[in-house]
Amino acid sequence: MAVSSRPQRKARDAYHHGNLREALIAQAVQTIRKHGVEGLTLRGAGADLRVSRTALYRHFPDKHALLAAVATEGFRSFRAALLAAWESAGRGREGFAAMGMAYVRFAVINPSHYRVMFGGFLDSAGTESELSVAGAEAFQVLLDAIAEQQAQGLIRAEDPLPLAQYIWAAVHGIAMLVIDGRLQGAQTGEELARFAMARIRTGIDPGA
Amino acid sequence: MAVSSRPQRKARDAYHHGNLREALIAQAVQTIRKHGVEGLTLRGAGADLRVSRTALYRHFPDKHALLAAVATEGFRSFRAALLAAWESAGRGREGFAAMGMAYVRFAVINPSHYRVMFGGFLDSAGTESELSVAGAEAFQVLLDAIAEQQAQGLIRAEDPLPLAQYIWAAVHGIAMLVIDGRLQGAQTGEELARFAMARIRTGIDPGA
DNA sequence: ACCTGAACACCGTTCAAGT
DNA sequence: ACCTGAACACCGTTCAAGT
Repeated sequence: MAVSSRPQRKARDAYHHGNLREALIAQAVQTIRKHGVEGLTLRGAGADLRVSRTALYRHFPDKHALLAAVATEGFRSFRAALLAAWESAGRGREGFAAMGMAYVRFAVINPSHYRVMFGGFLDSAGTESELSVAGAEAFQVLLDAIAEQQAQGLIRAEDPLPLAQYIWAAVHGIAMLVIDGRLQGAQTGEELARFAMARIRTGIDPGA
Repeated sequence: MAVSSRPQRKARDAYHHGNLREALIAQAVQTIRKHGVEGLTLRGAGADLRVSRTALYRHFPDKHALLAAVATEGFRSFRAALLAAWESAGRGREGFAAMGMAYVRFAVINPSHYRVMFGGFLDSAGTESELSVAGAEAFQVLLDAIAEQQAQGLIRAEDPLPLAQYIWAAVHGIAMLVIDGRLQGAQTGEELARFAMARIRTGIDPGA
């Protein structure tokens, strides 16, 4: 009985030692995916990980910190998805459109996670925090893509920051409206993103 | 003492009779403005209105319904603000840009209220609900403005729905990013909205 | 009809105590 | 160091009872 109650050697130590923080984040991501942010409770997370209700206070000061870690993790895979779309579509005009569509696709595939990243649950104030850095690095992918196109004469030469902010806002807005189910027309979110990127392209061409 | 404890004639009846629903919504709007959505509790709202904790269940099935009523009220004044900007700026190209800026201004002035309207707290599923109607009516202002400009040859003739959705998403995205404090550059939200409307204009001109 | 008080089933968080 | 159990101060919601 003593043996059968231990599924793996040192399972107990494995749970409680070192990787509880990571296990907590992974568990939270899964719970949020299945039941939304409001479905995440510290007590439930502790129970899922066979750990005391208060164990996670050793790794996070409070629930907000856990959510911030979840959002940070989200921004990192988000950045990877944007970069992959940009590169695998050959950069340039096509890659840029692909990146816009990948943006919306990420949000549609991970709606709850995306909401944690952008839903205003976090302070997002501490400019030094890991979260802010991860968010800025995702934004940087867009900024770099614009600068590269400007260098190639594909986008008119001007301050890339407001350009990037405008485009970010457009795809972010599409993502949010789609997630909220507020786009009633026939189009999917990705189709609308394609449409938007085409219109944006017309508005930022060098000749325009 | 009996008299001094009654600030107004029939104050008690006034509180509890007929207008409790409206008083509850107004109180919730104020609380949300001051302390955010998470600061709104039914118990606190009841206490503020000198009413029992459970009194409001006579007027709303649950807390979600109260928030939906708050959002509905928000969409109505939102619609009025958009329409006022469109009309007082002389419609056409100028009015359209003014409407975009008014959109972001509303969100900046009423961030918490705006978040309730778009934050995903509500189901927004029931297409028949008052909330959906109020939201659709606000969207309709944008749709009408586009159609009017198309009739005047100011916007290329094509299906106005994706056009409206794209523009809605752009200003919505700006509003959300500004509210979340995620736009670090020098520009204010309204300035970015002006920039965006100019770029959007270039992309939807008949000649483009 | 509308309102009330007590109670239920949850939360996040703290804290003294264990190993 | 890391974890635990009990306790505290909150929630939303229900329900029998009052007028």
